[in-house]
Amino acid sequence: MTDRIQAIRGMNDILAEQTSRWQYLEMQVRSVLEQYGYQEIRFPILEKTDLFVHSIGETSDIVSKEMYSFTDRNGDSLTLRPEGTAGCVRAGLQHGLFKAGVQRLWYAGPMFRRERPQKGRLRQFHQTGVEAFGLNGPDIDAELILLGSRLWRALGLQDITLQINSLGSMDSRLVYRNALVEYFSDHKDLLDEDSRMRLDRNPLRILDSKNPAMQSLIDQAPAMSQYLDPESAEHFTTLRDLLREAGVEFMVNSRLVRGLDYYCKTVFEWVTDRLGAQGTVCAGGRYDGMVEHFGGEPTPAVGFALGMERLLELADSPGHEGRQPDLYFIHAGKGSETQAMKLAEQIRDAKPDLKVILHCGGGSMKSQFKKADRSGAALALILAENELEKRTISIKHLRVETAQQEVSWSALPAVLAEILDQNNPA
RNA sequence: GUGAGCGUAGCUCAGUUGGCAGAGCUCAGGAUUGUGGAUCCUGUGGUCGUGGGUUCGAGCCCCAUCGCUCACCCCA
Repeated sequence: MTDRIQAIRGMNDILAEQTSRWQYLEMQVRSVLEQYGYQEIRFPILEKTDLFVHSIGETSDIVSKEMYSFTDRNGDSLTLRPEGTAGCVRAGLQHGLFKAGVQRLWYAGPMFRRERPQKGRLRQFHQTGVEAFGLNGPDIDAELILLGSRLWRALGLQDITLQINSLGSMDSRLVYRNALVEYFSDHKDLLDEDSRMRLDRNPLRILDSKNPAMQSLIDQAPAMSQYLDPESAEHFTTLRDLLREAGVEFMVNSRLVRGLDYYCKTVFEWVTDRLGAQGTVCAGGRYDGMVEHFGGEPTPAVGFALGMERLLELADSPGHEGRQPDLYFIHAGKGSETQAMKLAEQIRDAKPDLKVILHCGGGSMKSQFKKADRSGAALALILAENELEKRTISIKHLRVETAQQEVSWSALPAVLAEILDQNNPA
């Protein structure tokens, strides 16, 4: 206990008890993504530090204080990915994917940010990312939102609401930024310490300050919607129309800014109030400039990321425990062990769908039965002296009141199939 | 990085004004030698997070430190 090595803070083990819930969630996510024709892509967890600095932005919190970076033996600075979009773009560029037309891609895996852990926030956490490249219209923005909406339905989630906003083109965003700086500079005496810091680094972020003392100042600040360029405004209007037509409820939140520098035009967040302070389950937006920024052809792009731990906490539905074993194979007496192992292998050959636990470690019949029961198995198979001599095996039902039966080794697969089919008509 | 709360068995937690460290669950064994679950009995398991201090005596009081949790910040 004293100085045993422990996991790194904020990097949790997911134990066997939990993995079936993860698998269920991952399966649901994957099947919805496939419904929409998205394809899985896999890329490294480690990338050159510059990739993240130049996409997420030097002034962002992620880059300025949250990355796990280190110097490789050859002097390169490498970083554990804090998000997936940058790596996805890099991989797409490196393999010429964006020259081959529209790409609908997804990926899943761990991300790393060195923050103070709290509810819904870890240093190693898992995201599923969805990205669409090569489409600049609001239709694809709407598709991504509908995809999310369908996923909540598939998971039976109710308490998630959608917030959307438009940040405009990079140019109009710059104009707005200047207007904001001017406004807040005029009221510098009313700004809190954090906001003063943000004034020159990232003024848009002042807008989503939670400090109640700042609310009236923020309420009277210039609104982004006044500064949208005509194209962005039309894009946003059409998106809202599409969502209304599709029956997706949403709220326009003009203070929705997002912390990564690369976003433009559409941004959105799916939020819940059931998760404590970290209520964002899924968020994303458009990043039309990134591919070009990294030296590719101008390629519009939109995407979002799902926080899997947060989603898991919301979808706390029981009943997705791992499947119980079908058979627990008990054996006792001289020579039974080798024969039991052979028979168990034969059963696995003949009936690959069955989950068969062969008792290991010896012990009395009584203790073996106890373990059979605890394993949750439907049937116990028994091979002891009597059976061994007669070349038979006894089958005992552990969950239903049915007489124990004895069958020959050769008849075993067929009998098992019959019994288990009756138990699970499905 | 800042603040608050909490650290006693594998897990959940008791522990009185400072006086021999406990329970339930889990795990292992047993209650007529080849039969589980219910009940009963027994056992394993602890440097009370760590280090100092006060005291005849500290799980309890004081200081420091580490860890966990929640919140701020920020984000999925």
